[in-house]
This record gives sequence, structure tokens and C-alpha cells, in this order.
Amino acid sequence: MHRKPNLKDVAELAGVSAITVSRVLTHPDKVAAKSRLKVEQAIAELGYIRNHAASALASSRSGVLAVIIPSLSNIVFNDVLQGIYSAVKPYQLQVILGDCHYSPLEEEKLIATLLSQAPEGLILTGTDQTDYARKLLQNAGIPVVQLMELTDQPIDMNIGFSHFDAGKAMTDHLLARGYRRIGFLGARMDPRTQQRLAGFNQAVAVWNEQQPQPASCQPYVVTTGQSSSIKLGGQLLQAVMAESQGQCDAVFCCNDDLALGALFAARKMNLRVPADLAIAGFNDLEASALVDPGITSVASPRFAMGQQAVELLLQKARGERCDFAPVDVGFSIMARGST
Amino acid sequence: MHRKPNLKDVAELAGVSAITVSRVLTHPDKVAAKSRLKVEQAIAELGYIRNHAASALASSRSGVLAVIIPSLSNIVFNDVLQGIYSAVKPYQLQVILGDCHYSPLEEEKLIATLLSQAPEGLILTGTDQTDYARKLLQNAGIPVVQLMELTDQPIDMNIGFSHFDAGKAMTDHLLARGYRRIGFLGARMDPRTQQRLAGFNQAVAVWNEQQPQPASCQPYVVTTGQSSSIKLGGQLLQAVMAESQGQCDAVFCCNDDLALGALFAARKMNLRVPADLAIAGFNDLEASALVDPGITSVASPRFAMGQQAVELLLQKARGERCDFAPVDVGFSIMARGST
DNA sequence: TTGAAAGCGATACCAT
DNA sequence: ATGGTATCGCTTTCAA
Repeated sequence: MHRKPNLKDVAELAGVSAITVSRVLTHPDKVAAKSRLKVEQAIAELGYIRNHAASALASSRSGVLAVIIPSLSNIVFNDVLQGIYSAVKPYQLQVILGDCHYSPLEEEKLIATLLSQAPEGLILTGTDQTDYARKLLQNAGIPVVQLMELTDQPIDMNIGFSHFDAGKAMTDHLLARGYRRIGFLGARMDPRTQQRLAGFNQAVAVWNEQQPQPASCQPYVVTTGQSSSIKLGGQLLQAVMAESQGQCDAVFCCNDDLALGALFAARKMNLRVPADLAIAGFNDLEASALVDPGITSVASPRFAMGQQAVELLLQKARGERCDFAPVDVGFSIMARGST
Repeated sequence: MHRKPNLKDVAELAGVSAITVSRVLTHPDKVAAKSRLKVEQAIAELGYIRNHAASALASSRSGVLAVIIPSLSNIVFNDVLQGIYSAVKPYQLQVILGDCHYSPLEEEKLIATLLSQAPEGLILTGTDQTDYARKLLQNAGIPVVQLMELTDQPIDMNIGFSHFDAGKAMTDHLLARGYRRIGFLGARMDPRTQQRLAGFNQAVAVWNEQQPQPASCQPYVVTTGQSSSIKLGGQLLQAVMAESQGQCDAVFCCNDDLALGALFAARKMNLRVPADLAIAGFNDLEASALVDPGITSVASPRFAMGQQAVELLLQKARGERCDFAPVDVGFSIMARGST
């Protein structure tokens, strides 16, 4: 049994120098067709695979893109990831992925770990990094994208939309539909969920300021730190019904999982949707459009956000541009039967 | 602006040699407390981060685990991934993830790419790798796990369950419940789905052989190469109803997405479930237990499979064991209201 | 178009 | 417990 072949082995077999083999691997067009052919044959014959560590060390280009998401189990980040992977495909880039479980501290550790791979760029979710993490990133001198939400003080680049505005818009939608005893069902309560809740509160406050007394809106907020699930949606619906003594006529769920759970539970409680209870969600999952009634939800271009993050990152890494204003990708209210 | 600090810089600042710094990073207990402290201070002061490429090159340990899944969008693989990530956590390992889009050829390319990182192990989904991919893996000399399904000729290690048996078991369940005009709804038709279909066909064949004429079962198979979705489940239900001229009294969907779609569509078609139509699925997603009626499905320990894959891989990499028989993790039929 | 030599930054091995 | 030195495999730089 022989050791793994290296560049030199290939070079010897092909009768050229090591550097020529290297060139065949990276700039095939800078090598004479004849040499290239010999090299390619030698590579195939030996089953040669280039040593990435050595290559990265010598070239100080790692070919790695680091990505940190808050949760592997939340489909939302899956969509973003797919966008990232699809955008990365044409380039010679490996994605290394970290899951920080919604914890800024875990995220900080992950950043330190991932930076040791000298990634060419880093994509983060959200904007609530620790101070130390921000410092690490600034020192790292690589392009960084904060994804999903917008901030006034981005570390570097920023792509997302306003969860506050989206929460407000959905609440306005419910108010416009005539609902006046609106529950907010929140789980996990990560920063984006909190923004949605803030938007909800703001919408209700503005409404109550502008409307005469009899039209005023009564909000019921039920939140939990537990991670979101369909089942939890049903439980939160029961909680809000208890808290409102059955008066609640609409619920704005901080995501579609909860909304689906609320819908299923409402059926079991013999509540007609939307006659007795309106249900709104967030994220516009496939199921939301297909249940009966369809669940009104907030859609955002998650796949595209992932793609764009990669594109911007690479543009910056190549030095093509450096003036990157925050990108607001917007959102839209998908009004359906549930409201 | 100065270049990134390296080991030597830290060593000089701490007044020790480079190798001592290296030891602090890898075997802190093999260094005198006094030196260690100085080194740790120097590291913090410089914001030093170890260069992974150099480390990997010198030690020929990459600290990388490669994983290939057929699809990022299928929650099923998400569960597996979570298992993998959770198991990897205590070790100093980075996961690099590839998505081969259910294509053995893409998988082959990915394997070649990922092998260049000299991963310490590789986790694959399924057992239908190309010949060349198998050769690559054999030459690579690293532990490999084929996950999700079982095979007689594993490349190396194998963890999964029999999709044939599961498909057969579910069909037997439907037969036992008295359904005799059973549709099979299949999408994507990847190898595991095909196994489930084979199990279905076998169950029906055995039944028809053993039962007297009047009790015989009429199967209706409707499949498509399209990727699975909830919406498609509804379309396939319509297709099987057309094909069976409305005679179909049960459908076995190759996964729960289709089953949910079939359920939603059945409602819109005014079919009562299970009185008019029974619906069975596969994978036991959360929603399946919570819709009304609950969808009968096949559960398997996906998270645990991911975990176990990592554990076995590491055991083998450390040379602790080498006699790894295929691991059958089994499955179970979750009988619910839909059947 | 090709090659020779000099690193890249860390670790293994062998001394001390 | 600590350090000197060779080395990992590739790419950069410069020269031919």
C-alpha cells in the first residue's frame, strides 16, 4: 500500500514540473494543451486529489465560506441555505455551516472556530452579535453579511427586511378586517420575533390613538421562550383564549408553525375560522397556502436573500465594489381565507 | 495595519517557543501552568487565531467531517443533520455539507471535491453511489457511513432500515384494516421511495395469493419524478382517483408531505377520511400527528441515525473497533385516525 | 509556456 | 517541561 499521491508524483508521471500540474488545476488555459493532456492523464491514473490544506496555506485562499444560522430545524433558514448553496455552486467554494441555537454566545464561539478556517466571507443571521464577536469579525478583515433583518449599525453588509414593519403591517391587516380583540402568539422570542411583537404593539397603539373609544382594540399577548412547533401553536391558542376569556377574535402567530397548530386546535375547539377566530402567521410556508382555510401570512424572499448574500460577499471579496448600503428585500402580506 | 499574527508572534510575545504555543492550543495540560498563562495572555492580546490550513497540513488531521445529503429542502435530512451536528459538538470537528440533489453523478463530483479537504470521515445518504465514487472512497482510506437504508454491499459502515419492509408493513396495515383498493402515491422516486413501492407491491401480491378471490386487493400505482410537495399530494390524489374511477379506498403516500396534501385535497373533494378514503404516509412529521384525523405514518429514528453515524465514524477513525456490522435501526408504524 | 527555489504556518520528532 | 529543525504539499515569485 502506497501513500496518497501528491503533486510531485503527478508531475513525475506526466514528465513535467510540479508547478505545471498546479497550473493545470487552477488555470488550465495557461498551460499548453499537450502538457495539460499528459497531466490530466497522470491525475486520472493516480487518482490524485489535491490537498486542500496545502493549497490554502500556500495561496492563502481557503475556498471556504462560513455560514451561521440559529437553527437547523427551522425551515426558514433552510430556504436561505438553499439560496446560499445555489449561489455558491458556480464558484469553487465550500460552505461550512454552524448552528448557534439562537444563542449569541454560541455564535461568538462558532465565529472564532470558523474564522480559523480563514473563510473568504461569513454570513450571519440577525444582528445581535456580541461585542467580542463584532471585534473578531472586524479584525478578521473578511466580508461579512448579516442576513434576515436590518440594522442601523451593520458589521459590514446587511440584507433583510424589517420585522417590525412586517408585524405592524399584518396587525394593520387584521384591524382593517375588523378584528378588535387580537392575540399575539409568540414562541422562542428571538430578536426577529420581538420585532414582530413590537410592530404589533405599535400598530395597536396607533390604532387606539386614532379611533374613537368604541372601536378600540384590545391586545392579548401570550409568549413563551420555548422553541416553536405546531403543537405549541395549539397550546398558545388555548392560553390566549383563557386569558381573554374567550373574547379573542383573531390571533397573529409569530410564525406559520404556530399558526398551523392554532388552526388545527381551533377546529378541535369547534371554532370556525375565520368566522369565530381569524388566524395570521408569518413566513408563508407551503402548508399555509394549502390548508383550508388558507392562512394569511407574511412572505419574504428567503432563497433570494441567501443568493444575494453570496453575490455581495464575492463582489466585495474580489474588490469589485465596497459601497454596500443595506439591502431591504421587503415582504408581502399574503391574505388568505383565515382572516 | 499589520498582518494577521501567527504562532511565532505569539511565541515571541509570550517569551516561549512556537512549539510551546502549539501545545497550549492542543494539549494544554502538557505545558507548565506558568508558560500556559503567558501564552494565553499573548493569544488574547494579539487576537490570535490558529491557521487551520497550516495545522491540517502539518498534522495531517483536517478536523473535518464531510456529509452529503440528497436534498436540503427535505426535512427528513434535516433531522439527520441535527443528529450529526449534535454528535459532533464535543469533538473538534467541522462539518462540511454537500447537497447532491438526489443525483449519483452530482454526488460523485461532490465526493471528489469533499475528499480534497481530507475529511476524517464521510457520511453519505443511501447506497446507490456510482462505481467511480465507490473507488474514490476506497482509495481515500477514511471511514464512510452509508445512512438511511441498508445494503448487502456497504462501502464501509451502514446504518439504516429497510424501506422495503416498511413499505410492506404499512401496506399490510392497510390490508388488515380492510382496505382493498389501495393507491400508492409516489414522487421523486429515489431509491428509498422505490423500495417502499416494492414493499407495497410485494404485500399486495402476497395478500392476493393467500386470500380467496372476493377478498383480493386491487393496487393503483401513481408515481412521478417531480419532487415531493404538499401540493403535489393533492394532485396525485386526483390522479389516482381518476385512474381508479373513484374506486380507490386508501392511499399509501411515499411521504408525509404527499399525505398531508392528499388529506387537504380529500377535504376539498368532500371525501371523509378515513370513512371514504384512508391515507397513510411515511416519515412521521410533526404535522401528521396534529392534523385531524392524524395521519398514519412510518416513524424512524432519524436524529439517532445521524448521531450514531458520527459515533461509529469516530470509533473507527480512532481505531477502536473495525468490525462494524450493518446497523438496522428499525421503524415503526404510527397508526392514527386516517386509517 | 515552463521551471527552480523560497516560502506559507503549524506540528512531529528528537533532543535537552 | 521545553525547544530546534525538518517537514507537510502546494503556490508564489522570478527567471529563462
